[in-house]
Amino acid sequence: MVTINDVAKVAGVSIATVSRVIHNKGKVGDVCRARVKKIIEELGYRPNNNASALASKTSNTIGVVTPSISMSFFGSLASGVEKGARENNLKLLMANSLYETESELNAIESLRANNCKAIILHSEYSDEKTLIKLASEIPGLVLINRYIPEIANRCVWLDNISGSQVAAKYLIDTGHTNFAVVTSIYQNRDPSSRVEGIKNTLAKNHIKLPKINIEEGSSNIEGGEQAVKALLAKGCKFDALLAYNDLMAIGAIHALFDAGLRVPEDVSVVGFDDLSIGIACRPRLTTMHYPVNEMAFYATNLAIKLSKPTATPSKQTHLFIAELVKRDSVMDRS
Amino acid sequence: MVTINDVAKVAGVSIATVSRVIHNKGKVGDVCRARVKKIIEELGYRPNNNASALASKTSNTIGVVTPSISMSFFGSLASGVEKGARENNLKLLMANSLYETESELNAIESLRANNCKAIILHSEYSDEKTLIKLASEIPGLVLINRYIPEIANRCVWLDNISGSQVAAKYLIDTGHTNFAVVTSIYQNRDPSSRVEGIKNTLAKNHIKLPKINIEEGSSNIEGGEQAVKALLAKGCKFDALLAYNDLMAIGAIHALFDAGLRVPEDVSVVGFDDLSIGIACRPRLTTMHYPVNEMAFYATNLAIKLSKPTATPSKQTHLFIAELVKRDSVMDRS
DNA sequence: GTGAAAGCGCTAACAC
DNA sequence: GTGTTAGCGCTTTCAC
Repeated sequence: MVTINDVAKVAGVSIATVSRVIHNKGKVGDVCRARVKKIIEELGYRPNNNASALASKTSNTIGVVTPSISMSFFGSLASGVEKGARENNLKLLMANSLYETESELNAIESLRANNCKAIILHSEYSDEKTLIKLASEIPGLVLINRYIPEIANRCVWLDNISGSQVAAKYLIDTGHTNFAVVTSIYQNRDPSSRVEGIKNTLAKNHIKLPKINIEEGSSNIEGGEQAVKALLAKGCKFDALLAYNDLMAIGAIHALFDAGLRVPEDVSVVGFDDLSIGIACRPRLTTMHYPVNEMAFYATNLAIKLSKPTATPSKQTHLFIAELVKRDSVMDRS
Repeated sequence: MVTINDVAKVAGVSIATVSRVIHNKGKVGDVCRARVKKIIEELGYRPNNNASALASKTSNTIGVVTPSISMSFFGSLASGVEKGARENNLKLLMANSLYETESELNAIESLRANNCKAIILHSEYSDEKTLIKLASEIPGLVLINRYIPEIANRCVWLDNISGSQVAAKYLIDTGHTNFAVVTSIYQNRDPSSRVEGIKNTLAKNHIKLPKINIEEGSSNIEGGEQAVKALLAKGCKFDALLAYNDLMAIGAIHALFDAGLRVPEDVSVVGFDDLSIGIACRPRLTTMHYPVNEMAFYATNLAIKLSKPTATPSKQTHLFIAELVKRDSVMDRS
């Protein structure tokens, strides 16, 4: 392995000078700089990140922890972070939290041990107190898809309420009158916000949403399928169905067709998230676009900014808005 | 930041002893070990990975480079590597290669700079010579989804030919007689192997595959859609369609329905890869399961094994087989 | 503009 | 069993 010493020796300069040309800072003579550069090239020298992290007490690494990288949503998230990392010349360290409090904490610890300059965290299970403490210890920590008032400026999140309001309003405007909702069995954060947005929009428009027309299930395809089956079994009649997310929406569409109902002719369906899966199903899914990729990219730049000692504390939070993506699962009945 | 020195001081022992208890190796007295452990806990000490990587000349990090982490296939791949990393107590460094030779090389270099113990590489664009050289320099390098004879034991790959043979045979056995194929416009590696498997299986069964019944397109949904449109525009008649991958198969199904043909009643469709998207479409896609996740996990353990100085060179390669997943896009016409 | 030197926190001989 | 010590490759004052 060729080190900075080797370069210095061959170039006939000190390692300090080599370090200066590598980082383009400090004063170095033009000829000297050129020679050192040439020798770095010739020798194929690559700085040792570990050594530089140790010496400078900050690594060129950014960490991201998500529940499970294999899921489409988190893939987009990681991709956004990766882009931000790449543009800032940082390496990306990744850890899965596996939907568990303990492994989530482990994941964070493992990133801290590496002196990550910034950490993007999609935390579902840690409590607010833990996260607030973490934030106070890690300047470059940013939460994505979660809002905690005490650390508002570290939160990059989505307005779920307005998102589901837009979805509901769209169905109202297209002449739907009988609504049903399939939502997640875990009525915390996202699911409850989305249901809330639906409820208040329908109420404002004097449309009833009988409790019996709301069904819960796990937030995946099977969950959506079962929820709609349950709805149908109860004899619910509806021409519009709002799903907690795209996965449930897809499951819902399956169940509807299996029951002999057509989408969108008999029932219109709207999802949420805008996963790529939405253009695979027939009809193509009308949904709310969750700009997770952009948010992750934004969060990364924010985290890098915050990690710098010059960062000024701010009370500003970072809220994104979901946008309606019209495709083929909604029929205009007006 | 609390260091190993702080722990040693408080515990009244030397840093060597602390290091020993951290790594559970070397001889340490029971009482001493217990006390040190307690103090580590109390002080909230976390070893600095960069320092240990520097001192030991090997980091507890494994790297993975894929074209784009946001794609489902690579998400599964990364997930398999992550699992292997976690089980071996390693951190996962990730880099996107963005489908370009240069950035692929950059990604690899950036991982090397971090002294990654092992690297899992999904390389599409680097030439064999480059990869062979890389392999000689990095003991823990393993290629996934690529086979290079000279470094066979570093390759974890899939038998595309047998996979597509199984798919073709299945369609023959279910009474199909008129075949069409939509494949990738880039007829290298995977695409050409898959087409080859189809061709020789059909030939062996005395079934003609007119050249006109093979259409190329980009290997995504749109590509599949356009390819089938082209097929139909040419007046091709077929009751069985083999797609290069699931994405193209989904696009094909869209195009078929849009042209008034039903899947599977009029045309049976078989994909390849078994992406999660396959259960989103209607009909659910019959496809060949590509065990990327398992392969990535396997590759990770292999890479870790190879990275150890005790590793013995081997000529064995690591070939996986695709399995047929029967769902609803094929109709038995026999 | 350039160099010398003191660490960064840890590992791994080696000594006792 | 436990401690001492010499680095690992780099950054960063400080001196010249």
